[in-house]
Amino acid sequence: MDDAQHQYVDKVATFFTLFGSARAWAEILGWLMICEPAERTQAEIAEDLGLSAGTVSTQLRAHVQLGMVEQVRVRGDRTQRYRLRPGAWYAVMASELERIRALGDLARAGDGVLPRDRPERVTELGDLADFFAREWPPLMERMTAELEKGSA
Amino acid sequence: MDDAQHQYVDKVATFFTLFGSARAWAEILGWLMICEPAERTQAEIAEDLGLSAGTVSTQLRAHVQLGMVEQVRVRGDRTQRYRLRPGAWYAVMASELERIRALGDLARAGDGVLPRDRPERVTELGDLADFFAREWPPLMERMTAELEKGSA
DNA sequence: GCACGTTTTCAGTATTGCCTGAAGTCAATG
DNA sequence: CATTGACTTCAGGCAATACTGAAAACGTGC
Repeated sequence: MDDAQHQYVDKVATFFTLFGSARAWAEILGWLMICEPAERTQAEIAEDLGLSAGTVSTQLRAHVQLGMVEQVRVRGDRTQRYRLRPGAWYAVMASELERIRALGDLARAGDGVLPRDRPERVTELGDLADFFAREWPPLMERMTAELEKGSA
Repeated sequence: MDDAQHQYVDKVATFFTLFGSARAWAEILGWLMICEPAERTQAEIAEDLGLSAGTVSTQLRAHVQLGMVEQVRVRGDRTQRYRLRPGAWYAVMASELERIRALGDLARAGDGVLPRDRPERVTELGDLADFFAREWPPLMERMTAELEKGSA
């Protein structure tokens, strides 16, 4: 890992740390975006970034569960390899629909305590969630179309 | 604050805490959604939620800076009052455009270290940000139209 | 089924960031 | 100009979380 690479990993790490991510999680993400080859073992990542094996194991699993990273098996090699999943960023955006729905549920859970004074404080959130729940699927379709075009 | 209200505040707090918000920040938000009257002083909020004056001051300021909460001056009363801003949720969504742009910048900052192996690991993020930067404004317009309709 | 490297787990440690309480600042009022 | 109350700031305590290191578990290839 040269200086420029190190700097970029740091930039990515700083960015996501601002939104509450763990430093190691973000560093792994940044590194998997630019490392060569794209496929790497846990031991390599630990060595490259100066992290312990335990940390890499834990944070890598988090990435896999989020759908950002996937495992690659190489025949004849017992070592697992990991790489940034193609379309990883798109997948994250697509999964946003679940969070939108959760927000809507949160608003509806407020029905029992709707304030007489300016009840729209609660209903507004529900309306917003409904709006996005409606708009998101077609938006994701346009996004996918864009993706196809770019990779074609 | 009755039991049902307390329960709702807790639900809101739990939700946002999952995404890394400070507990006090989230409790204040939940309470400002349902309290009556909608306008409240710092001292009242502290009393209602069992928080210290310092915490309320700090977290309330965070809400104001994010545009979720606004201050209301009452003539002849030296005490400042705070309330959830009408259209607060919409404003937050509208400001999302800035974060989209920041993501795009992060991707473009990777140009200097573009991997020869699967460079789309970096460019994909940039394309995604560009897509959303394009789609967001018209989406926000549709959202605003919806808002007018609902409040009319 | 054995042996070996890989991966996971977990107890302990370090670090981070929240919250409190008290002291300080400011503004309005008489 | 002094007094009063509201608000802010900040050092310190504390709780939550991330990270490490080592040991246990796993699973692959022989």
